[in-house]
Amino acid sequence: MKAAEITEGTQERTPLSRERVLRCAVEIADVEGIGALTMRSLALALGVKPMSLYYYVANKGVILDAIVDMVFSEIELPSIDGHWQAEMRARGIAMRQALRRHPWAIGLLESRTSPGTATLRHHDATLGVLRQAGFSVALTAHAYALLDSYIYGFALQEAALPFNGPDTASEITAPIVELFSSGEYPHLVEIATEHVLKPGYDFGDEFEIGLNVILTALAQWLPRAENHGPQH
Amino acid sequence: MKAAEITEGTQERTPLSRERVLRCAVEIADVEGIGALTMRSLALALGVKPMSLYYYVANKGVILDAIVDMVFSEIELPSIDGHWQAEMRARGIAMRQALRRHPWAIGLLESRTSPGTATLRHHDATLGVLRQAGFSVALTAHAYALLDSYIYGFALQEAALPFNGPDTASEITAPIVELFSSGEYPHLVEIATEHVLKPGYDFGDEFEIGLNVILTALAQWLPRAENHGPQH
DNA sequence: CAGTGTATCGTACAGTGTACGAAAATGGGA
DNA sequence: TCCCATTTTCGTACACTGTACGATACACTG
Repeated sequence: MKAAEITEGTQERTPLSRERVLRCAVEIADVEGIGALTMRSLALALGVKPMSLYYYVANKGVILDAIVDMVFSEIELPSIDGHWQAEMRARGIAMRQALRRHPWAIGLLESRTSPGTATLRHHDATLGVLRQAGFSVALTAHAYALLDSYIYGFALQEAALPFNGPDTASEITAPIVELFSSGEYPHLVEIATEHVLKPGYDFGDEFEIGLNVILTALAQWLPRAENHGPQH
Repeated sequence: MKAAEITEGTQERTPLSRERVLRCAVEIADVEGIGALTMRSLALALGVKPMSLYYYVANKGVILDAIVDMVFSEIELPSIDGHWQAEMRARGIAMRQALRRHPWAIGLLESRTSPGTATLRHHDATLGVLRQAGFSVALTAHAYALLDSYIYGFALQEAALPFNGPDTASEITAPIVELFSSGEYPHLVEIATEHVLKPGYDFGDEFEIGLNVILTALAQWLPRAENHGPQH
């Protein structure tokens, strides 16, 4: 046994790679938040010294760009062969789930403006489905802006909420209720007490409701033959 | 003339205040980006030393919370007396404009989760208009989630775009076109060349299109008497 | 063995938020 | 006027950030 093997100890040293660096970066951001993702914490998690990372990555910025692109790569591409409404619904749901798994990606979208290949592929496939469905170029642009705005915005709201998933711990609701007891904000109180704070409520359920509204409205833009909505 | 006045020099020393600190913080974020907003840069802009800020502000986090709330305070509250569609349209437009003036606020929405009073007032007024229009509590929640998701998401996309406003400098479009010339992304190329890069195109124009689609769709949720949309 | 790329790291520097306590300015009785 | 208590400002220091620059170790060839 050589000395090198001893100093390395029990920890088998996987040889590090750009892949491994980026994967680990996503994991840290998921578990401890994007704020905890530093070059030093990343290196530590990889069992390596900080400066070693710069062999695989020019700077932290490209890590951020790359992990945003990895989020997009988790979203299954819509198929140009399926029905556009079904494909767009599935895409929306998958996209929201991905952004829920990686909420930090939403904030990065605003600051990092150089999309990666997975992002471009995703956009291209989505546009293709809309064009194939019969939307004109202009209507495709309108529809896409509408759909993506909704999806991003919903994910953003979801990320900003203090509660997640069905039911809510009372240690969360109590201070909210107390804050509202001032008498201002009567409508917020109404919505909260009669809807949001009711047992079983899950804000996430609102997503498909709004998505269906949009998809139904978009169907009205199509020529009658392809339009499945209830229209004149 | 006293010595104090001499040492202070030409620069009249407005006596610093929480107001002034926060206003200056917004201005720095607007002009140089949220990344340039540091306690040191803020102090320098105010003609003061960094630690002086902490007399008015507990930490940087409350500055971030407060400037997000200031953005909401710029949005005129919808009136409960107007027609709900007109009020919601005006609110959406005002909100998008505010987020366009202060793009950094979008990213902060994701990370800072304790809303200020202006934010709460805004939400309350909006919910009030929808309730007054005849939407049930549940439908109000659905409508609100849908509208706000769209508005936030649109602002997010707008902030992420490399170009802003009508027309686009060719030094921006050129690398994009080149990137697409690989032959992948055919639909992106189509949308870009036949729509987005056409002279006079402004992505911001997409906003009211989508907003109208949503408002029209929401009208279908109302009882017939109050429903102004084309419905069975 | 020497030599050549590949991969890892030590050290150092400017910049960040802010804890802690000292200093200055201010204002009001005596 | 002096004194003192409050209010307001600041100096210094510390832990932490990204990363520039150059040295080192490693795995191969020849």
